Amino acid sequence: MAKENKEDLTKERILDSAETLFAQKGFRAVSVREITSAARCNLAAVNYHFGNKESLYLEVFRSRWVPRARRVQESFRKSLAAQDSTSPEAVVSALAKAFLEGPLSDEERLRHSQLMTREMTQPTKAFEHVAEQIMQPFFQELADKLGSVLPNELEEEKMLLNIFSIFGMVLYFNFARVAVSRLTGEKYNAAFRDRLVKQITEFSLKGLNVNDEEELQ
Amino acid sequence: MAKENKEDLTKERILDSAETLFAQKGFRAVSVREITSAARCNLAAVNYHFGNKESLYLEVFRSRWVPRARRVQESFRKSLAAQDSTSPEAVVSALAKAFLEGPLSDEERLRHSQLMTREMTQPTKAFEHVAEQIMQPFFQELADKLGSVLPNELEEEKMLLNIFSIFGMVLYFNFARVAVSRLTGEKYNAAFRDRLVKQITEFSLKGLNVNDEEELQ
DNA sequence: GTTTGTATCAAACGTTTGTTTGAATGTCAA
DNA sequence: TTGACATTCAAACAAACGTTTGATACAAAC
Repeated sequence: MAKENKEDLTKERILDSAETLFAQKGFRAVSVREITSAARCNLAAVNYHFGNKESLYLEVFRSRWVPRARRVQESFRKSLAAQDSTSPEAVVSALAKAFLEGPLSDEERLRHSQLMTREMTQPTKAFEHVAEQIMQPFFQELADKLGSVLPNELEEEKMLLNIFSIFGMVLYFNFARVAVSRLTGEKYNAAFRDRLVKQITEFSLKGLNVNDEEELQ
Repeated sequence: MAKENKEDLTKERILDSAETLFAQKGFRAVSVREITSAARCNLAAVNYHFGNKESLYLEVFRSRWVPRARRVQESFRKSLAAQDSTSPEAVVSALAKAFLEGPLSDEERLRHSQLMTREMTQPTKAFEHVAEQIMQPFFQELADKLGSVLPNELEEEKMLLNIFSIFGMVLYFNFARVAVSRLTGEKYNAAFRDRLVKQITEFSLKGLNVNDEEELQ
């Protein structure tokens, strides 16, 4: 091996360009030539390093998407630990901030939610990996944390649906940036992003509040 | 012209298969051969009737997606008119029902929101059409209706963000069916769909409730 | 019967696609 | 220096792609 240690430059550059292009256009709409051209390497490099195009796509999720998702989760936990972690406000606010103002750059956040949205609309082999490794455990963690701080006891399914509602909003405000900007007339910048975090937090908090609840069911 | 009146069978069949396939896989991932094969017609029919593949995609939005969106909106208005239309409950409940239990079949609803999600993540020429003709006016209508029934006065931007929050949830629960079913362990059937309508309605209503609101800003 | 216009068809067009090949280059141990 | 291995490269491969073509069928108009 030439350079086993440190980062293998070509392989890493391919993964970088591949992730960006797959997120922007989707798997089928991106050609191997486009990827290798952006990564400034030879066409055959993809097949040499990853076998084929599909394996490259899966590797993007394994070595890029999943670690990034972990970073976001870690940021959520830290943000929560820093606050008074016994209130629903703290949990929801930490969640919104982790996903809209967390450790990722705006570009990274866009790519991240674009890839996730793609997998949710038409799951590939990558979805199983993502669901098991990231989503399932994180939603469980959220349910536990919220369950321990919410005043009323909630059945598990209801708690999960609440989390989905919040998460749907978070995802939506990330992947539908263009549409939201277009329809509000506001440019997507730091100020508007802050506005969105506030919106998600306030809306979700009220949505979670089960004070005035006495369902008939 | 052979059969000007009635429906032009081949052309309509192409539009049908095209919409289904574009919704499922996206523009680039669907070949013209796949479409014409599903429509049981000759390969050249797409170019004869629509000029090229891209024009066919746009025509799917003009002649299929937009009319269907109008039907959903009409269903919302009727459902609202049938209820006591002076309460926020009525508006939100009518909205959720129109988009999850409205005039569309489950398949139609899935295709519809899949196509919309695609245009929101990576807008094509179709997006301008959709935004101007459908989204912009409908969001305005929602803002007006909600504005007239909500107890407190809301600034326009805040109202729009609230609507986006609700709409994000609606879209999410439609396009992320697979993920939601997988993570809740529930099959997506009529009963679960009812559960989702209830969830969206309750969550949104609380989210909208501005009773206990006294922001500092 | 002839003409005209619409629609469908099999076949072929030139590109682009993902993948393979074999030579060339560089690196390190023997 | 030699041999073995990892990596890069230009070139080529067959298959799939969107699109075009010219022939054919069929109806209505003259």
